[in-house]
Amino acid sequence: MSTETTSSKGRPAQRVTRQRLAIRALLTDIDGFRSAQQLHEELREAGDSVGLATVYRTLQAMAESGEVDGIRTDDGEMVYRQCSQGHHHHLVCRECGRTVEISAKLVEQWAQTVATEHGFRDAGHEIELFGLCSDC
Amino acid sequence: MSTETTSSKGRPAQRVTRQRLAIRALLTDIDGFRSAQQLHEELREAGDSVGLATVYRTLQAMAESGEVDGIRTDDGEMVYRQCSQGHHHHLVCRECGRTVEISAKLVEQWAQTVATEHGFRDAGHEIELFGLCSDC
DNA sequence: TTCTTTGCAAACCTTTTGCATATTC
DNA sequence: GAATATGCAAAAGGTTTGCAAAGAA
Repeated sequence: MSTETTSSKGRPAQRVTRQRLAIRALLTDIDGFRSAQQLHEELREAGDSVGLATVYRTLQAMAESGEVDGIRTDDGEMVYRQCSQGHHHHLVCRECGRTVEISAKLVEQWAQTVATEHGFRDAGHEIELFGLCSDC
Repeated sequence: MSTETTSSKGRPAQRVTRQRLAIRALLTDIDGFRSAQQLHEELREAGDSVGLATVYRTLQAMAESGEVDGIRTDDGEMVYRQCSQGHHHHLVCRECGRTVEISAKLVEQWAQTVATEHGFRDAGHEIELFGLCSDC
């Protein structure tokens, strides 16, 4: 047996670095979605500068591990935010960007069923709702 | 009164060119979604070459006028297809890209309801299902 | 000491734009 | 002939990658 700290998923262990802590802390503080570039900028302003490439790599890793939630905006930019955890979707205001987190058991099941009916396995889905919120 | 051919929407009239006809014809022939780059390549192979920039510009115009349907893939690329019309969603194989068109009255309603419940109006949504198809 | 992470700059890719030329109306 | 469309090449963005140096375990 070994003494190494390897995740059960076989991925290499992630090391705790100033940069990762800074990114995680920032994401915890803020509410909405942020792009890698925005985070990079906000970190710089906060005097806790992190290389842009590192921000990208970290965000990717965090998204893969499920620690953050990444979606792609209309103009093709990836934006992330810390997810409360668990699987959920968003209702986003087209105007002001306000987002409401929604759970959707109904739709989850529907997605599974549809996929299975068509012979697809290992089904996943992407669902985002848009609209104009009451303030806009 | 004037004799000009201006659309009722006030946009400048679109001229009929070989390039536009070629793109439209190609989109009519094929089934799935294609990126601007793919179309550009397929046109070139068919000996009906069209400049890449023109493909981009044309697809944009067609999408705006509602003649084609454009969605953004997971990796941020825009893909288009002639829309059969009507609203629908897709079940896409993660491996081979095979797509099945699905209708989803259930989910449509759900989306409306959820949006309304949260005070959002003018609701729309984006729903894509993924999985591994039976061949993969 | 070993293996991972960082930073920087260069590379990538898709998409957009400027401008002279060609085309449609 | 006037206005729009095309092509090309260059510019823009956002994102990724190679590599040497720094840092965690």
